[in-house]
Amino acid sequence: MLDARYVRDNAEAVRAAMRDRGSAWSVDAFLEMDEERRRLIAKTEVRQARRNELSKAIGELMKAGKSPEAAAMKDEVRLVNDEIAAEAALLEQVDADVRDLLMTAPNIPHPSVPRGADENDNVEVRRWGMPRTFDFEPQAHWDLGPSLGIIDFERAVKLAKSRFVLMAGLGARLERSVINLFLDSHTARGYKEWWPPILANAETLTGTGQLPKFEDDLFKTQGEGLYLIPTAEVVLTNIHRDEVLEASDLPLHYTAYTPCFREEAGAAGRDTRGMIRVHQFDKVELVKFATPETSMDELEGMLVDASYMLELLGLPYRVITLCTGDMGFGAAKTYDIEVWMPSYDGYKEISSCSNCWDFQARRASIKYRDPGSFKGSRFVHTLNGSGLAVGRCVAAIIENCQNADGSITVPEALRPYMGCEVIGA
RNA sequence: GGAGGGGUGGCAGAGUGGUUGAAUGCACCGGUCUUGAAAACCGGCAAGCCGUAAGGCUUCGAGGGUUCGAAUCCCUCCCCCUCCGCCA
Repeated sequence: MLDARYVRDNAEAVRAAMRDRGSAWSVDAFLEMDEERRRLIAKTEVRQARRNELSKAIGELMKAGKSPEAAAMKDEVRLVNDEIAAEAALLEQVDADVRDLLMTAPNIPHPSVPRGADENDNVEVRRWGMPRTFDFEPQAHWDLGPSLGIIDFERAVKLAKSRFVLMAGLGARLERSVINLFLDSHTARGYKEWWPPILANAETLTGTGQLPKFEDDLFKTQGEGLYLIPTAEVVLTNIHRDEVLEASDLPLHYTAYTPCFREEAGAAGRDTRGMIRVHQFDKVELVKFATPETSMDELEGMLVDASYMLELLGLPYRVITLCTGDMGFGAAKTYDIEVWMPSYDGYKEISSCSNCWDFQARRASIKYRDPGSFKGSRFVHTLNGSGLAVGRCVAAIIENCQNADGSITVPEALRPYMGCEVIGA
Protein backbone atom coordinates (compact mmCIF):
# COMPACT_ATOMS: atom_id res chain seq x y z
CA MET A 1 0.00 0.00 0.00
CA LEU A 2 1.19 3.47 -0.84
CA ASP A 3 1.16 6.30 1.66
CA ALA A 4 -1.92 8.42 0.90
CA ARG A 5 -0.06 11.56 1.88
CA TYR A 6 2.83 10.67 -0.38
CA VAL A 7 0.48 10.23 -3.33
CA ARG A 8 -1.18 13.55 -2.51
CA ASP A 9 2.11 15.42 -2.24
CA ASN A 10 3.86 13.71 -5.17
CA ALA A 11 1.04 13.24 -7.65
CA GLU A 12 3.24 13.78 -10.68
CA ALA A 13 5.89 11.31 -9.56
CA VAL A 14 3.24 8.69 -8.81
CA ARG A 15 1.64 9.27 -12.21
CA ALA A 16 5.02 8.65 -13.83
CA ALA A 17 5.57 5.52 -11.73
CA MET A 18 2.21 4.09 -12.79
CA ARG A 19 3.01 4.89 -16.40
CA ASP A 20 6.39 3.15 -16.15
CA ARG A 21 4.74 0.12 -14.68
CA GLY A 22 2.04 0.02 -17.31
CA SER A 23 -0.54 0.30 -14.54
CA ALA A 24 -3.94 1.85 -15.17
CA TRP A 25 -4.18 3.01 -11.56
CA SER A 26 -5.58 6.52 -11.60
CA VAL A 27 -3.90 9.11 -9.43
CA ASP A 28 -6.59 11.63 -10.27
CA ALA A 29 -9.43 9.36 -9.22
CA PHE A 30 -7.64 8.89 -5.95
CA LEU A 31 -6.99 12.60 -5.40
CA GLU A 32 -10.61 13.43 -6.02
CA MET A 33 -11.89 10.77 -3.64
CA ASP A 34 -9.28 11.67 -1.06
CA GLU A 35 -10.32 15.31 -1.10
CA GLU A 36 -13.96 14.38 -0.61
CA ARG A 37 -12.93 12.19 2.27
CA ARG A 38 -11.01 14.96 4.00
CA ARG A 39 -13.85 17.39 3.50
CA LEU A 40 -16.24 14.97 5.23
CA ILE A 41 -13.82 14.35 8.07
CA ALA A 42 -13.53 18.05 8.80
CA LYS A 43 -17.29 18.40 8.76
CA THR A 44 -18.10 15.53 11.11
CA GLU A 45 -15.31 16.35 13.51
CA VAL A 46 -16.77 19.78 14.18
CA ARG A 47 -20.01 18.13 15.25
CA GLN A 48 -18.27 15.49 17.30
CA ALA A 49 -16.37 18.19 19.14
CA ARG A 50 -19.66 19.94 19.86
CA ARG A 51 -21.18 16.72 21.21
CA ASN A 52 -18.21 16.04 23.46
CA GLU A 53 -18.35 19.57 24.76
CA LEU A 54 -22.05 19.32 25.59
CA SER A 55 -21.71 15.92 27.21
CA LYS A 56 -19.00 17.22 29.45
CA ALA A 57 -21.18 20.15 30.45
CA ILE A 58 -24.08 17.81 31.18
CA GLY A 59 -21.88 15.78 33.46
CA GLU A 60 -20.96 18.88 35.41
CA LEU A 61 -24.58 20.02 35.67
CA MET A 62 -25.67 16.61 36.90
CA LYS A 63 -22.96 16.66 39.53
CA ALA A 64 -24.15 20.09 40.65
CA GLY A 65 -27.72 18.78 40.85
CA LYS A 66 -29.07 20.97 38.05
CA SER A 67 -30.90 18.31 36.06
CA PRO A 68 -33.49 20.61 34.35
CA GLU A 69 -30.69 22.54 32.62
CA ALA A 70 -29.06 19.26 31.70
CA ALA A 71 -32.24 17.92 30.14
CA ALA A 72 -32.35 20.80 27.64
CA MET A 73 -28.79 20.07 26.67
CA LYS A 74 -29.55 16.40 26.22
CA ASP A 75 -32.09 17.30 23.56
CA GLU A 76 -29.47 19.28 21.66
CA VAL A 77 -27.01 16.40 21.81
CA ARG A 78 -29.63 14.05 20.41
CA LEU A 79 -30.02 16.39 17.45
CA VAL A 80 -26.29 16.63 16.92
CA ASN A 81 -26.01 12.87 17.15
CA ASP A 82 -28.53 12.43 14.35
CA GLU A 83 -26.46 14.68 12.12
CA ILE A 84 -23.30 12.81 13.02
CA ALA A 85 -24.89 9.48 12.22
CA ALA A 86 -25.88 10.64 8.75
CA GLU A 87 -22.45 12.06 7.98
CA ALA A 88 -20.61 9.13 9.51
CA ALA A 89 -22.35 6.69 7.19
CA LEU A 90 -21.30 8.76 4.21
CA LEU A 91 -17.75 9.11 5.48
CA GLU A 92 -17.49 5.40 6.15
CA GLN A 93 -18.36 4.66 2.55
CA VAL A 94 -15.91 7.19 1.12
CA ASP A 95 -13.25 6.03 3.54
CA ALA A 96 -13.65 2.43 2.42
CA ASP A 97 -13.58 3.49 -1.23
CA VAL A 98 -10.35 5.42 -0.76
CA ARG A 99 -8.72 2.53 1.04
CA ASP A 100 -9.89 0.01 -1.55
CA LEU A 101 -8.47 2.17 -4.30
CA LEU A 102 -5.18 2.62 -2.49
CA MET A 103 -4.94 -1.13 -1.91
CA THR A 104 -4.99 -1.77 -5.64
CA ALA A 105 -2.09 0.55 -6.42
CA PRO A 106 1.18 -1.24 -7.17
CA ASN A 107 4.39 -0.21 -5.47
CA ILE A 108 6.53 2.61 -6.83
CA PRO A 109 9.66 1.34 -8.62
CA HIS A 110 13.02 2.20 -7.08
CA PRO A 111 14.98 4.78 -9.11
CA SER A 112 17.59 2.15 -9.96
CA VAL A 113 15.03 -0.01 -11.78
CA PRO A 114 15.32 0.10 -15.58
CA ARG A 115 12.27 1.45 -17.37
CA GLY A 116 10.59 -0.91 -19.77
CA ALA A 117 7.32 -2.38 -20.93
CA ASP A 118 7.76 -6.12 -20.49
CA GLU A 119 10.22 -8.96 -20.01
CA ASN A 120 12.11 -7.99 -23.17
CA ASP A 121 13.31 -4.87 -21.40
CA ASN A 122 14.78 -6.68 -18.40
CA VAL A 123 18.48 -6.13 -17.95
CA GLU A 124 20.98 -8.94 -17.48
CA VAL A 125 23.29 -8.35 -14.51
CA ARG A 126 25.66 -11.29 -14.61
CA ARG A 127 26.13 -14.93 -15.59
CA TRP A 128 27.68 -17.83 -13.73
CA GLY A 129 28.77 -21.14 -15.25
CA MET A 130 28.71 -22.33 -18.82
CA PRO A 131 25.74 -24.18 -20.28
CA ARG A 132 26.96 -27.68 -21.04
CA THR A 133 27.34 -28.85 -24.63
CA PHE A 134 26.01 -32.39 -24.90
CA ASP A 135 27.63 -34.96 -27.17
CA PHE A 136 24.27 -36.72 -27.25
CA GLU A 137 20.67 -35.57 -27.59
CA PRO A 138 19.67 -34.45 -24.06
CA GLN A 139 16.21 -35.36 -22.81
CA ALA A 140 13.72 -33.03 -21.18
CA HIS A 141 12.96 -33.82 -17.53
CA TRP A 142 9.37 -34.71 -18.45
CA ASP A 143 10.75 -37.55 -20.57
CA LEU A 144 13.78 -38.58 -18.55
CA GLY A 145 12.02 -38.43 -15.17
CA PRO A 146 9.27 -40.91 -16.07
CA SER A 147 11.66 -43.20 -17.93
CA LEU A 148 13.82 -43.39 -14.80
CA GLY A 149 10.71 -44.05 -12.73
CA ILE A 150 11.35 -41.05 -10.47
CA ILE A 151 8.51 -38.83 -11.73
CA ASP A 152 4.97 -39.99 -12.52
CA PHE A 153 2.84 -37.34 -14.20
CA GLU A 154 -0.01 -39.65 -15.27
CA ARG A 155 -0.81 -40.92 -11.83
CA ALA A 156 -0.51 -37.42 -10.36
CA VAL A 157 -3.42 -36.49 -12.64
CA LYS A 158 -5.38 -39.46 -11.31
CA LEU A 159 -4.75 -38.39 -7.72
CA ALA A 160 -5.49 -34.69 -8.21
CA LYS A 161 -5.60 -33.18 -11.68
CA SER A 162 -3.29 -31.89 -14.35
CA ARG A 163 -0.36 -29.73 -13.25
CA PHE A 164 0.34 -31.87 -10.21
CA VAL A 165 3.43 -33.99 -9.67
CA LEU A 166 4.03 -37.41 -8.11
CA MET A 167 7.60 -38.33 -7.38
CA ALA A 168 8.90 -41.77 -6.58
CA GLY A 169 11.96 -43.43 -5.08
CA LEU A 170 15.12 -41.44 -5.66
CA GLY A 171 13.00 -38.71 -7.24
CA ALA A 172 11.14 -38.18 -3.98
CA ARG A 173 14.44 -38.37 -2.15
CA LEU A 174 15.98 -35.85 -4.53
CA GLU A 175 13.20 -33.39 -3.72
CA ARG A 176 13.77 -33.88 0.00
CA SER A 177 17.55 -33.66 -0.39
CA VAL A 178 17.38 -30.35 -2.21
CA ILE A 179 15.10 -28.92 0.49
CA ASN A 180 17.53 -30.00 3.19
CA LEU A 181 20.59 -28.73 1.36
CA PHE A 182 18.98 -25.32 0.94
CA LEU A 183 17.78 -25.06 4.53
CA ASP A 184 21.11 -26.23 5.92
CA SER A 185 22.99 -23.75 3.77
CA HIS A 186 20.79 -20.79 4.62
CA THR A 187 20.75 -21.47 8.35
CA ALA A 188 24.54 -21.83 8.27
CA ARG A 189 24.63 -18.36 6.74
CA GLY A 190 22.58 -16.81 9.52
CA TYR A 191 18.97 -17.28 8.47
CA LYS A 192 16.57 -18.40 11.19
CA GLU A 193 14.49 -21.40 10.20
CA TRP A 194 10.71 -21.43 10.63
CA TRP A 195 8.00 -23.99 10.11
CA PRO A 196 4.80 -22.03 9.42
CA PRO A 197 1.14 -22.82 8.74
CA ILE A 198 0.54 -23.30 5.02
CA LEU A 199 -3.05 -22.16 5.26
CA ALA A 200 -3.48 -18.51 6.12
CA ASN A 201 -6.34 -16.11 6.73
CA ALA A 202 -7.42 -13.13 4.66
CA GLU A 203 -5.62 -10.56 6.83
CA THR A 204 -2.36 -12.39 6.28
CA LEU A 205 -2.82 -12.56 2.51
CA THR A 206 -3.76 -8.89 2.51
CA GLY A 207 -0.65 -7.94 4.44
CA THR A 208 1.68 -9.15 1.72
CA GLY A 209 -0.50 -7.96 -1.16
CA GLN A 210 -2.08 -11.13 -2.57
CA LEU A 211 -5.49 -9.86 -1.51
CA PRO A 212 -7.72 -8.21 -2.46
CA LYS A 213 -6.44 -7.96 -6.02
CA PHE A 214 -5.19 -11.47 -6.78
CA GLU A 215 -7.71 -13.77 -5.14
CA ASP A 216 -8.09 -15.74 -8.38
CA ASP A 217 -4.49 -16.94 -8.09
CA LEU A 218 -5.17 -18.60 -4.73
CA PHE A 219 -6.75 -21.84 -3.54
CA LYS A 220 -9.36 -21.14 -0.89
CA THR A 221 -10.84 -23.59 1.61
CA GLN A 222 -14.53 -23.88 2.28
CA GLY A 223 -16.01 -22.97 5.64
CA GLU A 224 -13.37 -20.95 7.42
CA GLY A 225 -12.26 -19.46 4.12
CA LEU A 226 -8.57 -19.96 4.74
CA TYR A 227 -6.20 -19.74 1.79
CA LEU A 228 -3.43 -22.14 0.81
CA ILE A 229 -0.30 -20.05 0.74
CA PRO A 230 1.18 -19.34 -2.70
CA THR A 231 4.61 -18.77 -1.10
CA ALA A 232 6.13 -18.83 2.38
CA GLU A 233 6.76 -15.11 1.92
CA VAL A 234 3.14 -14.64 2.98
CA VAL A 235 3.48 -16.27 6.37
CA LEU A 236 7.11 -15.33 7.09
CA THR A 237 6.43 -11.66 6.47
CA ASN A 238 3.22 -11.68 8.49
CA ILE A 239 4.98 -13.18 11.51
CA HIS A 240 5.56 -9.60 12.61
CA ARG A 241 2.27 -8.12 11.45
CA ASP A 242 0.99 -5.49 13.92
CA GLU A 243 4.30 -5.50 15.75
CA VAL A 244 6.90 -2.89 16.57
CA LEU A 245 10.42 -4.24 16.23
CA GLU A 246 13.57 -2.86 17.84
CA ALA A 247 16.13 -1.33 15.48
CA SER A 248 18.84 -3.19 17.38
CA ASP A 249 17.23 -6.50 16.33
CA LEU A 250 17.32 -5.58 12.64
CA PRO A 251 17.97 -6.90 10.12
CA LEU A 252 16.07 -10.15 10.64
CA HIS A 253 16.90 -12.99 8.25
CA TYR A 254 14.28 -15.74 8.02
CA THR A 255 13.96 -18.91 5.99
CA ALA A 256 11.37 -21.64 5.68
CA TYR A 257 10.54 -24.61 3.55
CA THR A 258 6.88 -24.90 2.58
CA PRO A 259 4.78 -26.33 -0.18
CA CYS A 260 3.28 -23.54 -2.29
CA PHE A 261 -0.12 -23.61 -3.99
CA ARG A 262 -1.15 -21.61 -7.03
CA GLU A 263 -4.25 -21.71 -9.17
CA GLU A 264 -2.25 -20.64 -12.26
CA ALA A 265 -5.58 -19.39 -13.56
CA GLY A 266 -4.13 -17.27 -16.34
CA ALA A 267 -1.42 -19.72 -17.36
CA ALA A 268 -3.37 -22.00 -19.71
CA GLY A 269 -1.06 -23.23 -22.42
CA ARG A 270 2.13 -21.98 -20.78
CA ASP A 271 4.77 -24.45 -19.61
CA THR A 272 2.25 -27.25 -19.86
CA ARG A 273 4.83 -30.00 -19.76
CA GLY A 274 6.82 -31.19 -16.80
CA MET A 275 7.15 -29.69 -13.36
CA ILE A 276 7.89 -26.10 -14.33
CA ARG A 277 4.43 -24.64 -13.75
CA VAL A 278 2.31 -26.70 -11.35
CA HIS A 279 -0.38 -26.14 -8.75
CA GLN A 280 1.71 -27.45 -5.86
CA PHE A 281 5.45 -27.06 -5.54
CA ASP A 282 8.11 -26.90 -2.86
CA LYS A 283 10.08 -23.79 -2.15
CA VAL A 284 12.62 -22.64 0.39
CA GLU A 285 11.96 -18.99 0.98
CA LEU A 286 14.11 -16.15 2.28
CA VAL A 287 12.56 -13.14 4.01
CA LYS A 288 14.24 -10.14 5.57
CA PHE A 289 13.13 -7.22 7.70
CA ALA A 290 15.49 -4.27 7.42
CA THR A 291 15.75 -0.56 8.09
CA PRO A 292 15.26 1.78 5.11
CA GLU A 293 18.96 2.66 5.25
CA THR A 294 20.12 -0.92 4.70
CA SER A 295 17.37 -2.55 2.67
CA MET A 296 19.00 -2.10 -0.71
CA ASP A 297 22.23 -3.68 0.56
CA GLU A 298 20.17 -6.47 2.11
CA LEU A 299 18.64 -7.13 -1.31
CA GLU A 300 22.09 -7.57 -2.82
CA GLY A 301 22.99 -9.94 0.01
CA MET A 302 19.84 -11.97 -0.48
CA LEU A 303 20.59 -12.28 -4.18
CA VAL A 304 24.01 -13.70 -3.34
CA ASP A 305 22.56 -16.11 -0.77
CA ALA A 306 19.97 -17.40 -3.24
CA SER A 307 22.25 -17.72 -6.26
CA TYR A 308 24.88 -19.47 -4.11
CA MET A 309 22.54 -22.47 -4.02
CA LEU A 310 22.99 -22.92 -7.76
CA GLU A 311 26.74 -22.62 -7.40
CA LEU A 312 26.62 -25.38 -4.78
CA LEU A 313 24.81 -27.54 -7.32
CA GLY A 314 27.01 -26.47 -10.23
CA LEU A 315 24.04 -25.27 -12.29
CA PRO A 316 24.67 -22.38 -14.73
CA TYR A 317 22.52 -19.31 -14.15
CA ARG A 318 22.11 -15.67 -14.90
CA VAL A 319 20.73 -12.75 -12.92
CA ILE A 320 18.46 -10.13 -14.42
CA THR A 321 16.95 -6.94 -13.08
CA LEU A 322 13.25 -6.77 -13.85
CA CYS A 323 12.20 -3.61 -15.63
CA THR A 324 9.35 -1.41 -14.36
CA GLY A 325 6.79 -3.11 -16.57
CA ASP A 326 7.65 -6.66 -15.50
CA MET A 327 7.84 -6.27 -11.73
CA GLY A 328 5.40 -7.81 -9.30
CA PHE A 329 2.70 -5.82 -7.54
CA GLY A 330 4.46 -5.13 -4.25
CA ALA A 331 8.07 -4.89 -5.37
CA ALA A 332 10.17 -1.73 -5.54
CA LYS A 333 13.03 -3.66 -7.13
CA THR A 334 13.35 -7.27 -8.22
CA TYR A 335 16.19 -9.50 -9.35
CA ASP A 336 15.31 -12.78 -11.02
CA ILE A 337 17.72 -15.68 -10.99
CA GLU A 338 17.35 -17.93 -14.01
CA VAL A 339 18.81 -21.40 -14.27
CA TRP A 340 19.94 -22.98 -17.51
CA MET A 341 17.32 -25.46 -18.78
CA PRO A 342 18.39 -27.59 -21.76
CA SER A 343 14.77 -28.44 -22.64
CA TYR A 344 14.01 -24.73 -23.06
CA ASP A 345 17.39 -24.07 -24.66
CA GLY A 346 17.43 -21.05 -22.42
CA TYR A 347 17.36 -19.71 -18.88
CA LYS A 348 14.26 -20.29 -16.76
CA GLU A 349 13.25 -18.37 -13.64
CA ILE A 350 14.10 -20.21 -10.43
CA SER A 351 14.16 -17.34 -7.95
CA SER A 352 12.80 -13.85 -7.58
CA CYS A 353 14.38 -11.56 -4.99
CA SER A 354 12.50 -8.36 -4.18
CA ASN A 355 12.75 -5.38 -1.95
CA CYS A 356 9.16 -4.38 -1.19
CA TRP A 357 10.28 -1.21 0.55
CA ASP A 358 7.57 -0.15 3.06
CA PHE A 359 4.75 -1.35 0.80
CA GLN A 360 3.98 -4.56 2.72
CA ALA A 361 5.00 -3.07 6.06
CA ARG A 362 2.35 -0.38 5.71
CA ARG A 363 -0.32 -2.93 4.78
CA ALA A 364 0.67 -5.28 7.57
CA SER A 365 1.69 -2.57 10.04
CA ILE A 366 5.22 -3.76 10.72
CA LYS A 367 7.23 -1.00 12.34
CA TYR A 368 10.46 -0.49 14.19
CA ARG A 369 11.67 1.83 16.91
CA ASP A 370 15.07 3.42 17.18
CA PRO A 371 14.85 5.75 20.20
CA GLY A 372 18.37 7.09 19.66
CA SER A 373 17.59 8.21 16.10
CA PHE A 374 13.94 9.22 15.93
CA LYS A 375 10.77 9.59 17.97
CA GLY A 376 7.99 7.06 17.68
CA SER A 377 8.09 4.26 15.13
CA ARG A 378 8.57 3.86 11.39
CA PHE A 379 7.71 1.20 8.87
CA VAL A 380 10.39 -1.40 8.22
CA HIS A 381 11.38 -2.54 4.78
CA THR A 382 10.51 -6.12 3.87
CA LEU A 383 12.36 -8.30 1.38
CA ASN A 384 11.69 -11.73 0.04
CA GLY A 385 13.33 -14.14 -2.32
CA SER A 386 13.16 -17.75 -3.33
CA GLY A 387 16.16 -19.63 -2.15
CA LEU A 388 15.17 -21.55 -4.30
CA ALA A 389 12.18 -23.08 -6.05
CA VAL A 390 12.78 -26.76 -5.35
CA GLY A 391 10.75 -28.39 -8.12
CA ARG A 392 12.33 -26.32 -10.87
CA CYS A 393 15.70 -27.00 -9.29
CA VAL A 394 15.08 -30.75 -9.42
CA ALA A 395 14.08 -30.41 -13.07
CA ALA A 396 17.27 -28.47 -13.76
CA ILE A 397 19.38 -31.13 -12.04
CA ILE A 398 17.74 -33.90 -14.04
CA GLU A 399 18.34 -32.12 -17.32
CA ASN A 400 21.76 -30.60 -16.70
CA CYS A 401 23.29 -33.62 -15.00
CA GLN A 402 22.00 -36.35 -17.30
CA ASN A 403 24.27 -38.85 -19.01
CA ALA A 404 24.15 -40.51 -22.42
CA ASP A 405 22.89 -43.77 -20.87
CA GLY A 406 19.88 -42.02 -19.35
CA SER A 407 21.28 -41.84 -15.81
CA ILE A 408 21.77 -38.73 -13.71
CA THR A 409 24.95 -37.81 -11.91
CA VAL A 410 24.05 -36.47 -8.48
CA PRO A 411 25.73 -33.09 -7.79
CA GLU A 412 28.42 -33.45 -5.15
CA ALA A 413 26.71 -31.20 -2.62
CA LEU A 414 23.65 -33.45 -2.67
CA ARG A 415 25.43 -36.79 -2.27
CA PRO A 416 25.45 -36.77 1.54
CA TYR A 417 21.68 -36.27 1.40
CA MET A 418 21.04 -38.71 -1.44
CA GLY A 419 23.35 -41.46 -0.27
CA CYS A 420 24.31 -42.18 -3.85
CA GLU A 421 26.26 -40.68 -6.74
CA VAL A 422 24.07 -41.71 -9.64
CA ILE A 423 20.35 -42.06 -10.28
CA GLY A 424 19.58 -44.86 -12.72
CA ALA A 425 22.15 -46.82 -14.75
C1' G B 1 -17.47 -29.37 20.96
C1' G B 2 -19.04 -28.24 26.62
C1' A B 3 -18.03 -25.29 31.42
C1' G B 4 -15.36 -21.34 33.76
C1' G B 5 -11.70 -17.15 33.54
C1' G B 6 -9.53 -13.37 30.57
C1' G B 7 -8.19 -9.86 26.18
C1' U B 8 -6.01 -2.23 28.36
C1' G B 9 -0.03 1.85 25.88
C1' G B 10 6.90 -1.30 23.33
C1' C B 11 6.22 -4.99 27.65
C1' A B 12 3.93 -6.01 32.47
C1' G B 13 -0.34 -4.39 34.97
C1' A B 14 -4.38 -0.95 37.66
C1' G B 15 -8.91 0.84 36.32
C1' U B 16 -16.92 -1.27 36.58
C1' G B 17 -20.92 4.95 33.67
C1' G B 18 -18.71 11.79 33.73
C1' U B 19 -11.67 16.26 32.62
C1' U B 20 -9.43 8.24 32.58
C1' G B 21 -6.37 8.52 26.59
C1' A B 22 -5.95 5.79 30.87
C1' A B 23 -2.47 4.82 37.77
C1' U B 24 2.02 2.15 38.65
C1' G B 25 6.40 -0.64 37.25
C1' C B 26 9.91 -2.00 33.36
C1' A B 27 12.04 -0.37 28.81
C1' C B 28 13.35 4.06 26.20
C1' C B 29 14.87 9.55 25.69
C1' G B 30 16.74 14.28 28.01
C1' G B 31 18.94 16.38 32.42
C1' U B 32 21.39 16.62 37.54
C1' C B 33 25.28 14.03 40.03
C1' U B 34 30.09 11.35 38.44
C1' U B 35 36.87 11.33 35.75
C1' G B 36 33.46 7.81 33.07
C1' A B 37 29.64 4.27 33.89
C1' A B 38 26.09 2.25 37.26
C1' A B 39 22.86 3.74 41.15
C1' A B 40 19.92 7.78 42.86
C1' C B 41 17.04 12.04 41.73
C1' C B 42 14.21 15.52 38.18
C1' G B 43 11.62 15.75 33.57
C1' G B 44 9.67 13.47 29.02
C1' C B 45 7.47 9.26 26.56
C1' A B 46 0.73 5.40 22.94
C1' A B 47 -1.02 5.21 17.97
C1' G B 48 -3.89 6.78 13.68
C1' C B 49 -6.39 10.69 11.20
C1' C B 50 -7.81 16.05 9.84
C1' G B 51 -5.41 20.85 10.10
C1' U B 52 -0.08 25.80 7.73
C1' A B 53 -0.89 26.20 12.86
C1' A B 54 -3.64 26.61 17.26
C1' G B 55 -6.18 22.74 17.99
C1' G B 56 -9.65 18.83 17.06
C1' C B 57 -11.41 13.76 16.13
C1' U B 58 -10.86 8.47 16.74
C1' U B 59 -8.81 4.21 19.20
C1' C B 60 -8.70 0.05 25.78
C1' G B 61 -9.66 -7.82 20.88
C1' A B 62 -13.70 -6.97 16.55
C1' G B 63 -18.69 -5.58 15.43
C1' G B 64 -23.44 -3.96 17.14
C1' G B 65 -26.65 -1.96 21.25
C1' U B 66 -28.16 1.05 25.85
C1' U B 67 -26.97 6.35 27.37
C1' C B 68 -26.55 13.29 26.94
C1' G B 69 -21.90 10.49 28.00
C1' A B 70 -18.86 3.61 27.74
C1' A B 71 -12.28 0.79 28.84
C1' U B 72 -16.38 0.42 32.44
C1' C B 73 -23.42 -2.04 31.28
C1' C B 74 -25.94 -5.56 27.33
C1' C B 75 -25.64 -8.80 22.71
C1' U B 76 -22.81 -11.40 18.78
C1' C B 77 -18.16 -12.96 17.03
C1' C B 78 -12.75 -13.82 17.34
C1' C B 79 -8.54 -15.06 20.25
C1' C B 80 -5.89 -16.75 24.81
C1' C B 81 -5.81 -19.64 29.57
C1' U B 82 -7.84 -23.73 32.89
C1' C B 83 -10.87 -28.18 33.25
C1' C B 84 -13.82 -31.90 30.51
C1' G B 85 -14.70 -34.40 25.75
C1' C B 86 -12.40 -35.94 21.12
C1' C B 87 -7.95 -37.00 18.62
C1' A B 88 -2.37 -38.00 15.63
